[in-house]
Order: sequence, then C-alpha cells, then structure tokens
Amino acid sequence: MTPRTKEQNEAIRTRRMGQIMRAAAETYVLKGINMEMRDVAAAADLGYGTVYHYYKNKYDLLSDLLNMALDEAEEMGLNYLTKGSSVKDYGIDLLRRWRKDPSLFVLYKLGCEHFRELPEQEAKVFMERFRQRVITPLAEVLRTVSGNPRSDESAFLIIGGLVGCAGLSVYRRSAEMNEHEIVKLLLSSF
Amino acid sequence: MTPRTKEQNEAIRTRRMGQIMRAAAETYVLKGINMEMRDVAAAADLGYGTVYHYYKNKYDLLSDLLNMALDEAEEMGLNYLTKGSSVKDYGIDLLRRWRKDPSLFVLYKLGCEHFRELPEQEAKVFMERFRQRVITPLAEVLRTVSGNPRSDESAFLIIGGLVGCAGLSVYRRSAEMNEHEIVKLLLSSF
Amino acid sequence: MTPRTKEQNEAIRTRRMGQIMRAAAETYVLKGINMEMRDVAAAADLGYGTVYHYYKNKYDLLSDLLNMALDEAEEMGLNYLTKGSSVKDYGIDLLRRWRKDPSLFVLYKLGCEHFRELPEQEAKVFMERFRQRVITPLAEVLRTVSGNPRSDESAFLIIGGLVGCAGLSVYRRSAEMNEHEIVKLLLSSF
Amino acid sequence: MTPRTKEQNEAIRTRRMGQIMRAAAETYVLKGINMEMRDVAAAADLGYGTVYHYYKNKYDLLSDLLNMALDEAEEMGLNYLTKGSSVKDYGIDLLRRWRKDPSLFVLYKLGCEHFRELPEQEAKVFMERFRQRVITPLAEVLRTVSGNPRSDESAFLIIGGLVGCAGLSVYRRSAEMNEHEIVKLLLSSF
DNA sequence: GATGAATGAGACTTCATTCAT
DNA sequence: CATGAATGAAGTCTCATTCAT
Repeated sequence: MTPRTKEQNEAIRTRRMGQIMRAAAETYVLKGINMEMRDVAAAADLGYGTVYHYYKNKYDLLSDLLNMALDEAEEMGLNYLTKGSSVKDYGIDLLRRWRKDPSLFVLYKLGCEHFRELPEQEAKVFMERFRQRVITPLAEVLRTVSGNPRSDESAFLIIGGLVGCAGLSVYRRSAEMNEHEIVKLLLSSF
Repeated sequence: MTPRTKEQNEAIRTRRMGQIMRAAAETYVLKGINMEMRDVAAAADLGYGTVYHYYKNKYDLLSDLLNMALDEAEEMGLNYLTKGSSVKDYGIDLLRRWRKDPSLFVLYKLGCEHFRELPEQEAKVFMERFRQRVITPLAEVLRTVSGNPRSDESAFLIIGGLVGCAGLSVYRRSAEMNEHEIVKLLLSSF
Repeated sequence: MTPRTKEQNEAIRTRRMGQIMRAAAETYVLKGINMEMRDVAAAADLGYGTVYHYYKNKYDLLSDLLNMALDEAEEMGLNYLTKGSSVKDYGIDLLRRWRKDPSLFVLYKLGCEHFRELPEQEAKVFMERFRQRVITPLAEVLRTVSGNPRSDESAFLIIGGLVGCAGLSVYRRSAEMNEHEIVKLLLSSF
Repeated sequence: MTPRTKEQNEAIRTRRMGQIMRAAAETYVLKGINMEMRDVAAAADLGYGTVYHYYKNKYDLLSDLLNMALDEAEEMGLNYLTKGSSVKDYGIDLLRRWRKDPSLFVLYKLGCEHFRELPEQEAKVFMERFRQRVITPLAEVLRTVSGNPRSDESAFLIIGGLVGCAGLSVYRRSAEMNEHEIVKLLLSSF
C-alpha cells in the first residue's frame, strides 16, 4: 500500500548489485571479455533489462567489479603486512581467495595482462591503481624481507607466476587446486 | 603483362601467408580474442579482403596459427630432449622464443587457458594436441629428472608459471624480459 | 490514519493530473516526441510509477494533453468570434496563450505538422479535430472579413506562420516574445 | 581482375553518400528524429549495414546532412546578396528549394527549433553555424533594405514564418505549395 | 592475386510498461 | 494513492564475411 521505504529500496539495490557482480565474475572467468550481458543476467537469474537498471553498460559493470576487487586486494595486502606472515603464506592465501572469489582472480589476471582488453583509457587508470594498491605493497615487503632493490619487478613476477598457475585449475573449473605445490614451485626461495 | 609462373604464385602465397600469420599473432597479443580481421590486415599491411583470400575465416586463421606453433613447440621439445639440456635451459629458451615469435606465446597462453575462447569443439581438439605435443614431453623429462609421479601436473604448472611471468613483458610490449630472473624464481629447484 | 474521503481523493487526482499534464507539455517542448516518461515524472516532481498511475501510457497522456488543448483552443476561437475582435488581436492573443500554456502551443505545433509523429491512426483523428475545431472557425472569420474563398488554406498559413515564429522564442525558452512584431510581420494585411 | 582503382572507389563512395543523404532527408521529413536507420537504408535501397559503412551513427549522418545543407544555404544567401534581388524573391526561391531538396528544409526547420532534438553539444554548434551562415547574411540585407536595427530578430522571424508555412505542405506531402500566397502573407511589407 | 564496397546476424542498449509493496 | 524495482520488445551498432571488379 505504501511504497517501499528508502531503506528497503537500498537493501534491494545492494543485494541485486552483489548478485550481478558475482554473476559477472563467474561469466567473465568462463567467457572472457566476450561475456554477454545476457549471460550475466541469466547467471544472476535476472532479466537482462535488470542488469542495465543497475549498470550503464558492460564496461561500467566490469569497472565496478574491478574496483570492488581492488578494495579487497588492498585490504588483504594490508592485513598481510600487519600480521607479518611469510611470502609463502601470502601466496597460499591469495590462491585460496582466488578460488573462492572469481572477481578477485579476474582482477589479478587482467592486471597481469595490463587490462589490455579494456578501453585504452580505462586500462591505463586500472593499471595505475593495480600497481599502487596491489604490486607496490607486496614489493615493499619483498624489499624488507630480501633487500631486493628491483622488488617491484619481482612482485610482478610473483603475481604473474601465481596467476598463470592458478589459471590452470580455474579454467579447468576443477574445485581442486594444490596451493602448496604451486607455492613450492614458485616461492621456494622465500 | 606476362602471367606469373606457378612458382612465382606459390612464392607469393607463401610470403603473404607468413605476413598474415605474424600480423595475426601480434594483433592477438594486443587485443586478445576480439582482434578484428581489419586489424590483422592493417598490421600485415594488406587490404582486408586479402586476408580472406588466404583464410576462409577468423578461426581458420587462428587454427593455422596454432598448428604452426604446435609444430614449432613440438620440435623444440624434441630438440631439448635429445640434447638433454637442463630444465632451466629449457625455460630460458622458451622465454626467448616467446619474445621473438608472438604466435608461439599465443599457443602457450591459450593452452594454459584451455583454449576457452575458441569454439568448444575446437578448444577440445587443441587442448588434446597441446597436452600430447607440449606438456607430455616435458612431463616425461621431469619424471626422468626428478622421479616426479605427478609430472603432468607439474609440467602444466611450470608452463603456467612461465606464461604468467612472460605475459608481464609481452603485454607491456617492452623488448626487455629478464629470462634469468624468471627462471630463477620459478625453476630454482631444478 | 483515517482514510481520505472521496472528495479528498478526487481533489488529489485532479491536482496530480494537472501537474503531470503541465510537466508533459514542458517536457515535450524541450525534447520533442522523444520525451521520456521519466523526464515527465521528474518535471512533475513525482515518482515515475505515479505517472502510470494516472495515464495508461505515453500516447494516452499525449492524447489527453491534446484534447484539453483542443477544448481551450475551440473555446478561445468561439470567444473571439463572439467578441468580433480583429484578426490581429486574435494573433496577439494566441501568441500570449502559447507562451503561458505550453500544451496549447504543442497542439498547434503538432497540428501544423499533421501530427506526423503520432501513431498513424491517432494522427488522422487529431488532424480532423484540429481542422474542425481550430482551423475552420478561423477560416470562417477570414471568409467574412475578406471574402477569401480559399480561406481554409489561408487559415492554415496564418497558424503555420505564427507557430513558426512563436517557436523561435518558445524553444529558446526565453520569457520574452514580441507578439506585436510577429503580428506586424504576418498579419499586416488584416 | 584488378581491384578497383582509388578513383573508382572514390566515385562509388561519393555516389553512395549522396544516395544515403537524400534518403535520410526524406526519411527525416517523414518520421522526424525518430527516423530509423533501417528506414534510411530502405529508402536508399541499400542494406542497412551499408549506411553504417559510411556513417558512424545516426547523429553523424544527420550532422553531415546539416553541414551539406549549410553549405548550400550559405551559397544561396551569397548569391542572393550579389544579385540584389528583393526579399520577396528570396522567399520564393527559398520555398522552392525546400520543396525540391528536403535536406535544406530540414536544416531550416531544425534551426528554428534550435536543433533541440540533437545532443546538447551538437545543438549548440549547429545553432551557432546556422546563425552565422544563414541568419546574419539575411539580417544584413534587411538592415540595408529597411534600416531595421533589430534585423537579426526580424530575419529569424521571417525564416520562422516561412518554415511554419512551408511545413504545412511539406508534411502533407503534397506537391503543391503556393509560394506566392505564402510570400504575400509574410513578406507583403517588403 | 588483391581489394574494399556491401551485407546482415547478432550483440548492445534504451525505455515504455508492469507489478509488488 | 505512490513508488521504483524489474522486464523485454525494439532500436542501435559492430564486425565477420561475401562478392564484384
């Protein structure tokens, strides 16, 4: 009888956007940049008009997805720095999160590809953010731990290697991923 | 106005197809699966009708590209097995070839993504070939070298890690790539 | 929490419909046939669901608008005929009303364009009404005043010319419109 | 056997663009801003992909149309100024051209509506051009002829009135338009 | 052999309209 | 009565592919 309150609407919006985001991440992992809005809508179990109710277009959706993931990635990095656990633990943690949260994996994957499939301008912006909020914090640690002067480069390599290995199971869509084996291969020197 | 001889025509064909293939690989690296035939033609410095003169369609072109690369990859593997050089040398060699020949990198990259952006049927076929002609030979060596029983898995991880690391410079389109650093990171245990 | 009386509801309805109608006219002037229901709702300072609470659809709203305007136009014509003022005064009066009431201007504007942006059937109906209730009465006067035998044609031309001139200030959304100058230009022979 | 020469291609392009432009003008007159690219293509007797081969999008097409018309309008104005014929002759000429060349009519029509159905930025640009290349030259003449100090305003009114009147027959899609009657109504004082 | 004009399937996106609250 | 979330029909536009020269 009375229309929904502002709060109710806000709650709906929040829920829907989460739903869509999750669907988008899954769809992206499956199809890559050619994911269709129809697929996303279907995966979110919504009409596809609804996706456009919340996101102006495909790249807007992808942007939001990446920004959310950047927040999570940064927070995870800080958390790791604070707790001061080892690089190996960091790797294990990362691999586990990627498996649980596809959007996080998508961020790192695109980051390692310099976001090349995004519109040029956007790619530049995200690359900068990725470097600042993900790579540099890790590089900082590497510098502390091993006195590596080219640690930015090394941080990139570590992430690149992890992404490459993780992709193998992500794209196989197998539940299993032997984080320990990967970390042993890549991070045995830490 | 004398017509060309058969040999001359054949020579032209061969040259053109090489030109197109190389252009396709470069374009793929730049744009991913969304590379346009127009881009390929432009990169090859040919009219875009010409690409269709040589290749029936986009996937035909991509297939040819991947098959060529498979040949090269297999040969390189055999060569390596014969000469019996170390896993590290193999890695270094691989990284160098990827830098020089984008199509070879594209093969390994797609392989690590299970060729997921190709039409399903084609993806299956290529995945099978990739495993047989690239992964298994490497796994064989690993088994010999280290007695690793899960060596297929390990071979995949090594390739995945290398692809992830190599991508960092490939996509940055920088000439430099520190093969030794990458190999030290990934293959220090070999 | 006492429910509203019938009268109160009726009053609300009337007020709302006026609000929406005026908003629709303003929006139409601004955007033309591509006016969006969202724009109308926003201009009326109402939620956009509310517009649909009162009008079944866009053309229903436009129809109502035009019918209201037709009533006013006809009444104005009768009034003018009765009072027997000059064609010039009629012109001045018309220009003033258009400035004050956008919906009236919209009616004449669409009339001069044969309602061509409306669905065909509706266009026909409105064209007929427009002719009967607006053009013919004016033509009648012209015939009396100047013995013009093609007075329907002339009436149309007069209205067309006035609409064309008025549009200049209407679309500029400037408050000022020099009615006297316009009438001097167009109706100096009357 | 040989591909087309540059000149042949250029000739084709020119012809096609003319064909499309003419079709667009006709379609615009018929449907207004809601003209569909399909309609334009059909009117030009071309596949609709072809329209996009020549014009990036609907507004690009409309822009080109208006710019062409601006050229013609300006030239006509200059011609008229040079020959020094009367304002009445100018009116007659204008009305005749509008009848023969819909794109010219579209320009003046949109000009009188401040190009309000175009994207805001574009509207501003075109309004400026319209004023400079169409209105001001006419105003110049009016100033000379009648010493009118507000001649810009008057020039607009004259054009507005003519457009309003001309629209009556244009939208009726009747071949006949009594230019003399219109000019007598509007320009008897010149 | 080489080219670019022409095309339409299919993806993207808008917006009128429905509907639950 | 009032609202905005949800939806899909219908339009816009891209791009792989065909074809005449």
